[in-house]
Amino acid sequence: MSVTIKDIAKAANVSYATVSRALSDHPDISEETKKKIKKLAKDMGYTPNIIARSLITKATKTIGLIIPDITNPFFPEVAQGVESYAYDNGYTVLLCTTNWQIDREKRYLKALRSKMVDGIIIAPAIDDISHIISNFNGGDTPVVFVTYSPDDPDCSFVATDDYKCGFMATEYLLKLGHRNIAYIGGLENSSSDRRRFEGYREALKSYGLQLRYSPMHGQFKQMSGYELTKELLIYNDIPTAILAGNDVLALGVIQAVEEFGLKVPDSVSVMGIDDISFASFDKISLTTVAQPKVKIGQLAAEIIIQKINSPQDKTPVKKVLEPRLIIRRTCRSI
Amino acid sequence: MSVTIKDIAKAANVSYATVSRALSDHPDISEETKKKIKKLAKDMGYTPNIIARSLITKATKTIGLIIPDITNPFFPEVAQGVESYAYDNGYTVLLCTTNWQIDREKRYLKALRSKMVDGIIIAPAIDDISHIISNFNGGDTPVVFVTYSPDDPDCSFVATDDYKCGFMATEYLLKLGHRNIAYIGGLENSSSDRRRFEGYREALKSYGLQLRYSPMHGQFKQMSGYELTKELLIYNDIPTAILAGNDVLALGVIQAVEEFGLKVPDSVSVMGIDDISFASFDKISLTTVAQPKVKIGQLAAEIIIQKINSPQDKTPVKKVLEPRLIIRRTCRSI
DNA sequence: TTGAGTATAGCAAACGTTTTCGCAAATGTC
DNA sequence: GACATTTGCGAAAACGTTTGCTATACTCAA
Repeated sequence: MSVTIKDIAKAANVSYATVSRALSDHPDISEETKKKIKKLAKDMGYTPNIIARSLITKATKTIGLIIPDITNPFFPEVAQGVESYAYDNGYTVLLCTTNWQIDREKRYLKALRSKMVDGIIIAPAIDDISHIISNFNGGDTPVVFVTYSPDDPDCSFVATDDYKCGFMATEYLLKLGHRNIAYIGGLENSSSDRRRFEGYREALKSYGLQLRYSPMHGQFKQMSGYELTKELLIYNDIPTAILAGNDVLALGVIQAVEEFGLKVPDSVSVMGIDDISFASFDKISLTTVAQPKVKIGQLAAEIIIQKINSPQDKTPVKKVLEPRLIIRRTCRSI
Repeated sequence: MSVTIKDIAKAANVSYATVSRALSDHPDISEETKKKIKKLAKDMGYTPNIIARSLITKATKTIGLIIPDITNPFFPEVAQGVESYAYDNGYTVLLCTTNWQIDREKRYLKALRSKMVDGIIIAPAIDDISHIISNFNGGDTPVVFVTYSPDDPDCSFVATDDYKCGFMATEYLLKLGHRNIAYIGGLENSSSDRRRFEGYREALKSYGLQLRYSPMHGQFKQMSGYELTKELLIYNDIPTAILAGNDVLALGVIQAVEEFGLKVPDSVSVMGIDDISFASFDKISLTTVAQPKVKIGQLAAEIIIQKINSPQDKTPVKKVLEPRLIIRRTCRSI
């Protein structure tokens, strides 16, 4: 039984239209009345019912954020970016994690539509995003992709250049003198993994090298990096360097390599991609390619809010951010 | 211009009450009509407007989650716990991070009330929670605290026993033979930090020891642990062991200790509290006291949903979870 | 045939706002 | 002092649902 505008109206002996206007500082209302009503509202402990407001204004002031895995330290940082920008602009964010499952993604998409979020920021679980497009091509709700650059030219997104990430990392390894470089990937149908792998392959090619190790895929989890590496090391042809699809994987790779009795970087160099915060921890000192994680989130939030504010402008905005090589101590020259 | 119940009613040539009932499988509607209407709804791409529904049912099927810092790997895990439980029960969660700032906490609390969330799970930024209580003592919206056990006997919460965390950790160190044990804390007015510190002090006392090092406080950040430790090491009286208020701090502590030229654990043992996922990484192998993080989130979600479902039952439910000592390799006996 | 009972479906109010339109009183203009 | 303009406010519709009550048309027993 919370206090509504009508209660205030009754108490102030005015119509509830007046209360509504007074509270939103409408110029039609006299200063005196405004003051009176505002005081009353405060005293009575009034909180506007945004649900009711949304019904008529068709704006919920909330944006949906769909990410695969909040447990991978990469995502909290982008979440942080969107949340803080959203907060500063009066929006709140609905957190949805898909656990890389497309059916969860679909269900959340539906739920967000039902909940009338004003916009959606999504890091898609897999490469195929047709279900997202189709869910929103009616298109009153703006969508921006993060960590993913869709082929569809009409989609807005902000992502770092994954191809370049893979390329840069591999190139660095090549420059260090490595020729036997393996790639340990995450989810096979993840687009960023695919592009990183592409970059890796092209870098090899640019040095006249063929793929020597068949690409390995699992999940974007430390455990997966660990297991895939174990598997990799079974064979005699041990690489001098391993590029992991991301930092979390790289941690697993290191663990497996050292458990195998090899030293990092002495015997095998290991590189990650992402630059999660623990990569810089001295005991780890993971050489990696950094993505501007918080910035990705911030930009995405900025774009989505701008899109919300000018719904007529349907032109997609695309931001591709530059990765940055971070040299630490898990790679050595040979 | 999305399709509404009225559109379907028009198309089906029935009243919109019928449509509403058909879609919610009300027994009053014939199977035939239901089938027809459901098909129509699907074909027309109908998505219920939950906003409108909420206005009348007074349930938004969303719960607010307020945490201090999504960037500290501790919190994503509890977030994960609540989110997945919520998802399974048809709820979605509104993510609010306060960055340990009480004014953000207040503003979010207000926003959540406005947005009519059905319940709130909150890890308070600081010890004083009067603003939370006062905001919700009207009390139709259930609140459960996590990571925090309020003094107020009417509050529901789920938390691990922070006092015991501190005690256990310190006791372990004492058993290893350490007598000069320093404590590096986080936020000074954080209740969990305070209780952990209490546990630490009591453990010392149980061994007949006084506080030897004045308690140090900063933030719950790696950098803070690093800086405080640097400061601690300035003095001649270097401890043989350092207990950090949490794992993230501990990482900073280790960094500072080693940078100072001391070995962990050879010269100084370091302990954390929380057992964040990276603590188990081989290169770190942080000895710590584990909290069941995901479980905390899950339980909190379970409790809040149960409370939402039986609003008449106001009895607080309190879960205090047991910490678990995790012995790894940053502590040695002396 | 009548009356009660049951299966379906419609009417209209309600949820708490915002907003369009209109109207009366106050003020300004000559 | 007559008219136009401004100021301040109220009436009521609208947003998209759900739901209590009512209404119709059957069925079936007496």
